[in-house]
Amino acid sequence: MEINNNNKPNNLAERAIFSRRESKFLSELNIMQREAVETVDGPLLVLAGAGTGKTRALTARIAYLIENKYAKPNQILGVTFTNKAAQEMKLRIAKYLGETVEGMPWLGTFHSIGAKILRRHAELVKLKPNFTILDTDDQLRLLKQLISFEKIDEKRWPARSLAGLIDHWKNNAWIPDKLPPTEVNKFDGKGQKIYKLYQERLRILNSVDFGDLILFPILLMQSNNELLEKYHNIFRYILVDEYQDTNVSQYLLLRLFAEGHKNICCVGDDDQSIYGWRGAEVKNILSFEKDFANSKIVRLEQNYRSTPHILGAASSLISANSSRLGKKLWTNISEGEKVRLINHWDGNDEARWIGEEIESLGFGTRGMKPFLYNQIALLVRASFQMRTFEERFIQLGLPYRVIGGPRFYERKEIRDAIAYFRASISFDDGLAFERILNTPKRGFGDKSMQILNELAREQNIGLMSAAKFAIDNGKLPSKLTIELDNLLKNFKRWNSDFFDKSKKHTEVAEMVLDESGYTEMWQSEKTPDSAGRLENLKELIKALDEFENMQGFLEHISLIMEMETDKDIPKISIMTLHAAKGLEFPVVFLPGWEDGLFPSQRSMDQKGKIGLEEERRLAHVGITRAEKYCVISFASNRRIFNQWQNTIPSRFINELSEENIEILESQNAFQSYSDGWNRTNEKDQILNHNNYNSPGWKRMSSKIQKKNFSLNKEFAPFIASIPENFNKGSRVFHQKFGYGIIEEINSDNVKVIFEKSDSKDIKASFLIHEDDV
DNA sequence: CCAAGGCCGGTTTTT
DNA sequence: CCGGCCTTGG
Repeated sequence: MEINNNNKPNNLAERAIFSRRESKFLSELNIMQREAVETVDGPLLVLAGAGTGKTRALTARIAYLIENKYAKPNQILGVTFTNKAAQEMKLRIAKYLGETVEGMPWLGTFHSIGAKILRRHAELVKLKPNFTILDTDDQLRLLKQLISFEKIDEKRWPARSLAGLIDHWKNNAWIPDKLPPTEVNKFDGKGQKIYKLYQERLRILNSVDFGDLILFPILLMQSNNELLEKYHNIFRYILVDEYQDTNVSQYLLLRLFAEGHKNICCVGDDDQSIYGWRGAEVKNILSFEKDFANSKIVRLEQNYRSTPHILGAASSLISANSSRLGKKLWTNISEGEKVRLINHWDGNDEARWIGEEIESLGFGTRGMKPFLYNQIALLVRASFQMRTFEERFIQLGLPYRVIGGPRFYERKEIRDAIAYFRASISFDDGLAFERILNTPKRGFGDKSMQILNELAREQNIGLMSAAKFAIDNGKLPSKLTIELDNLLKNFKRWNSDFFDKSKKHTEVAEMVLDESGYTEMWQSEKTPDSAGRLENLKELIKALDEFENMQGFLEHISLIMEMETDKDIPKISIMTLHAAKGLEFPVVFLPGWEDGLFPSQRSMDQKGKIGLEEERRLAHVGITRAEKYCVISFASNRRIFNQWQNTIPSRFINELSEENIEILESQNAFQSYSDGWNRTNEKDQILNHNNYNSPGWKRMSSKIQKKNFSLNKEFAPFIASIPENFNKGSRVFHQKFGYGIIEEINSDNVKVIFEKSDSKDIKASFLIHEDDV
């Protein structure tokens, strides 16, 4: 087989190095992956289907570039969409190159790289280098102010939709003065005006929003040739992950950078483009060849992840889409399970069934070895679907975690604390100041807040400066003036403490929370969750400890909203299909395949066929997450807006190729259409259902009982004996308690000392030998 | 100024 | 069923 060798170094010494390294990571690659790695110069598009080793190729490419001295680590621009992806890539590169790789400063998300560039040249766009990055909450607060200043009815023109609009404009790299005519008059005819005001206000607050992190670097590079050349010199090689998700702005920025060495390598999969709604342009990947002259395309089509049945089902589904570049995924993984399809009576039954199925999978069922809970994922279309499952799993005692759920940094107490830190670090950060001005209660209500905000606007200054002004000019009642003066003095002190190198930032942070009365506020509150909030604050300080200083930490959290939580116990992952992209699991459940829910009615209404195709890609992403076992389910009834609705199966179900599907026997009650359920009034339905009196439920519950019985029988022989490889000292695994060492064995009971818990007497059947895990 | 209670409206996906 | 927003009463 011929491989593109054009770019291999030629002198002997380098070739010697090359051949040595080659064995290290190139040998793990297939022909096409190698081509993606070794086609070093010029624009390259790698079309990589799901599970085809995209990340492997990408990281090998970076390692290859460094190893063969095409570029130093700091001359490679590597862009990903999530911090997780960036993190993983760094780890893998380090593994390829040995432990000695120094960090790659330009490997990160679009937004973090944008922020880095912008901090270096903030003055050029009239910002200070320590600008704050607003989160959605702050942004909304600011927009609300503007909307009310403009006397716009917020009921009809909500801040949220304005935020969406501005986001949309920034995704397209439209600055206020260059809005297309069609956009100018959106939002009650005042779109452009408010956009301008908003940017003006951001500048005064020394803040940027997410969109600015891409937009400003573009403006910088477009308006300053010298600067652009400087970056051309730095970025000798550019790599982009998930290219199908880039929006116009991101594309423009990449293009500006790529004009230098023209070494841009984009990796993506048009079939996994699922972010059209937030500005991603599939067009970018579809027109790569046109956009970058003399480009080359490499296709990765060998799938290493899924069984042929899973792959077959996914391929048949996605083939219903018309706008595709087209790929044929194949695998040489041998036959596995077919994709299962099951219908349920309603959402609760679906959750009940999946709960049971997961329990069975934990022991080994359907001829498969037992799975650990962290090998199992539940992927839903919309987050409201999660709750039913959570409730069910709690009842069953199944450990789970919600990915992308309520996030640590979004909790009230954490955001409050951070607002204190932000206002301490930057006196321009009026939004942070506004947030905590009356938290804890200091007697500032709507009235005084309004006075301050008006002052800020009149004088074109930030809220803290406005506060100072109000004190000096007696704009507030004396009581508030004293209070405010006190607070400002505190902030001054905290500020110098944070910048005092002899003081530890974590201690200053604790001091800020204590002296401001914030900790006390929670201590004196007796609601059940106030203790938890104090715990969270401690966690926050702990997280803070991992950073050099407060600025570093604030930068981190504005870009990363996630935090590592305990992962000692394997947990079922519950997440949206969107959040699942890039991940893989041995077992995947895909519930809720009903028309209107999935595909989502809203997507179809808004964007018609385009929307439907994106939904289909989402389904394709879902199925292709699965390695060994994939279950698709749909319910005949679902409660939406607290109303029971008859639902029809998702049109995607009929697009699955039959030979890859096995239909599981369900306890469904389609018959119910004729047994009086259909046209009874809503109340009766709910009543019936809650009381579990319906014929459908009775029928079902008897089946469940039978099923439980037979399950236990199946387990009987399993329970009776102790596996051969269980000995004193063996390391074993338990789904709930994690790993432990066997201390004693008596008949079928085993005493285990768990690493993360005490010792326990446990039936051997609940344990798995570590070798079998 | 604040806390509590009632009412309405909205629920896709997020760096 | 939840949260945001408004009204009401202290």
